[in-house]
Amino acid sequence: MSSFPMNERQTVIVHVAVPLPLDAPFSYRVPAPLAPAAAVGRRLLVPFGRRKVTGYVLEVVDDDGRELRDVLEFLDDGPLFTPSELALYRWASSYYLHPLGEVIKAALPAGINVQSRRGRGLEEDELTGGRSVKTERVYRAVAGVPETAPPPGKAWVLLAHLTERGQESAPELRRLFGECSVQLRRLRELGFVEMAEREIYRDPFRMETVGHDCPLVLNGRQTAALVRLRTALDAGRFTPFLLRGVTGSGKTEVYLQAIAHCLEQGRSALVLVPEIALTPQLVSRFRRRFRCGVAVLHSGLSDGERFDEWRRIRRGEAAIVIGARSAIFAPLAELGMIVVDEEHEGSYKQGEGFRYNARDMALVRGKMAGACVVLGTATPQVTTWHAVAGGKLECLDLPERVNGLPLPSAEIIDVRGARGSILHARLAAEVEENLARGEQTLLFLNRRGFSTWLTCEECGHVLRCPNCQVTLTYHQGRNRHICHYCDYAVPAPSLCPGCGCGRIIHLGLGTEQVEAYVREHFPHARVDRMDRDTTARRGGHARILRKVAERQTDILIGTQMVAKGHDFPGITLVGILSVESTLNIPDYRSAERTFQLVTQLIGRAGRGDDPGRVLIQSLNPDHYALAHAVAGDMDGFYGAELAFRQETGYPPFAHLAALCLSGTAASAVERTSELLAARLRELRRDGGGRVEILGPAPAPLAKLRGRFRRQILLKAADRTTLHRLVRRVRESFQPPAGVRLQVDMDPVDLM
DNA sequence: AGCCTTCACGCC
DNA sequence: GCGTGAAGGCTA
Repeated sequence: MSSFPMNERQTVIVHVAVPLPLDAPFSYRVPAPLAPAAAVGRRLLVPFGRRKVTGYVLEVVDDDGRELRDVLEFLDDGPLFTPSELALYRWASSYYLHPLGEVIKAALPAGINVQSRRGRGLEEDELTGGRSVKTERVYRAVAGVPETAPPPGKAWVLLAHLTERGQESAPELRRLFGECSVQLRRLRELGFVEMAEREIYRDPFRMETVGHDCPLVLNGRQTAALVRLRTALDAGRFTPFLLRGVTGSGKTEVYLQAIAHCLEQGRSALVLVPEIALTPQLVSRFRRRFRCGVAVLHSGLSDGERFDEWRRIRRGEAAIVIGARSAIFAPLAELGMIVVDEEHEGSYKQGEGFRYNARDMALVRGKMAGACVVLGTATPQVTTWHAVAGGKLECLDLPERVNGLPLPSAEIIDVRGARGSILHARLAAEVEENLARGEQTLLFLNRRGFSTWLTCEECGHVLRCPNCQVTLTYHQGRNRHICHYCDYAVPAPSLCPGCGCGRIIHLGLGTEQVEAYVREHFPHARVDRMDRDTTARRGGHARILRKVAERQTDILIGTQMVAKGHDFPGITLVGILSVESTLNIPDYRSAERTFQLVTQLIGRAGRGDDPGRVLIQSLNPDHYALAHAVAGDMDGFYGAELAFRQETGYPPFAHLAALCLSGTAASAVERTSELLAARLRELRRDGGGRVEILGPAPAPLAKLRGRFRRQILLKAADRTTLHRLVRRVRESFQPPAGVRLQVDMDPVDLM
């Protein structure tokens, strides 16, 4: 820290993080005229080799006369982050082993960063041309009558409107009168109207919020949870909770009332949701409940909208932020409470670039801010449950549904030996019966499209993505074969592309095919489908949900999407068509995921006083994840799963890290992974200790989105050892040009 | 020779 | 990440 306030003539030195894959900060001299602007959190422009790059001030220190290059310019009006936010960035950078500059860049709203422009001779405007304040044009009628008469026609209508209203914005005029810039320009030239620029916020939620939502009366368990949260908030210390509540147990109301208490204390609140695009109801409920500003941050916003929401938060105009994972960096001051809703969701993890987990960071940020952190879910992660058992988290239970209904009955249908039928006779009969009673059915399959792959019965040719090497999924609606990783698509062939014969067959069931099957077998039913293909357009979710709510849909077919967050109040029968597609994903958490999915789907059933039924078609009817989910036996499942994890050495009994290599040249990635593995073994030998090195596997390289990838998985009993090894390898191993090394700490996705 | 691609290096 | 400059290879 330097001495403030400083003499204006004095120069200072700033330590700067640049958003590049470099670990060390760089120092620059701030020339005297710029010195007053030097402060932690400021964005600036510095010379970097032959380039100019943006950087972030980490520290301001006294000039010690070292030979340094000069800062070129400070950007923005003031700092973009506070020292306490910097502390969070530093923690993330060191924990996730990712360069600080890139962490800061990821934490700040997209669009404010101006990346380097090549070479010399660049214009000043170019550099400051990043996303900034948005303005709109406002037209105003000029008082007093100019000498000429106003032009007739559209211009006259515009002038009359402006005279009546006093002033109007350009977009509004365009909305009312159509394209009218020519006329406006003419009116300005003639002196009838004048124009001004006005600073505006882009409003990401156009939906008007009507009415006011009042706190609901809580049941006994909700009250107990709320009382506990209030006590913790009053204590003003970091306190982490698991709020475990079955679907429909009223978790949201507990959040709302706890947050109300937090706001009364003058503190702010952050609510993380797995995918905000899917939860507009939640946002509107918050907006109706709280009159203070509610800001929204998620990837669906344009850069400009996001920047505006970020500025509102920074200026203290919004005390509540609802957002997806990146909102963990929302610039809220005086943070009192962080809610992580559906904490078990995998989407809290960022899987590319700066690989962080917002659910984990919520605990860290909460600790730094002295806030309460509430992890809410019906089906906690196994690791979360283990933390509860170890006394690290306090568990608040909401075991009852608000409506008092018992949970639906669930049953497994053994489909072994009944290959080929999409709906087992048993399930088909139940659907028929449910239709006859005028009740609604949900059929779940975790795979969109018509069929997963196309093959030739003559030559065995299979259609694959040239970028990703995965099979192309056939989409009947578009009559194309599409890659689900990179969206590569080819028109559906009628003859085998390998041998030209006509004997091509579709294998692997998808929701489109289920829909076709259901329409054929239940011709009188009103059928709808909800997956990424039918909800791609804006408002797609709402349309399907409304039809279900208004009982215009008898049978809804859906993917993952239907299990997450949405309420389907009328569904009395749920059919899970092939639980194997989740159970057999090559990931050590597949059993956990299956248990969570089935439990969540069971929670979706029931209407009025009918608790509903759930039928699960399975080839593994005795699997423990299914058995415990069907029995509603949480403790049984967690017990079994923890035993399995302990036996196999997976979290929470071991820590994992993956070193991910990627590049466009297969041979370079291959060679680098061998070198990296050798270096790892070397490091482990001299003092690394008990870290298990898995890989590189002698398998073909995985190829995704045109990049070849390989990862080396590391397992260790304690995190410190693992961290030390990864840190050392990253310091001493420079991947060759064209290959990128990224670290993925702890919650690892196996490929 | 001239020109192009490949690769190790360093950036305050 | 990206610009640099040295090294090797191909055409004339």
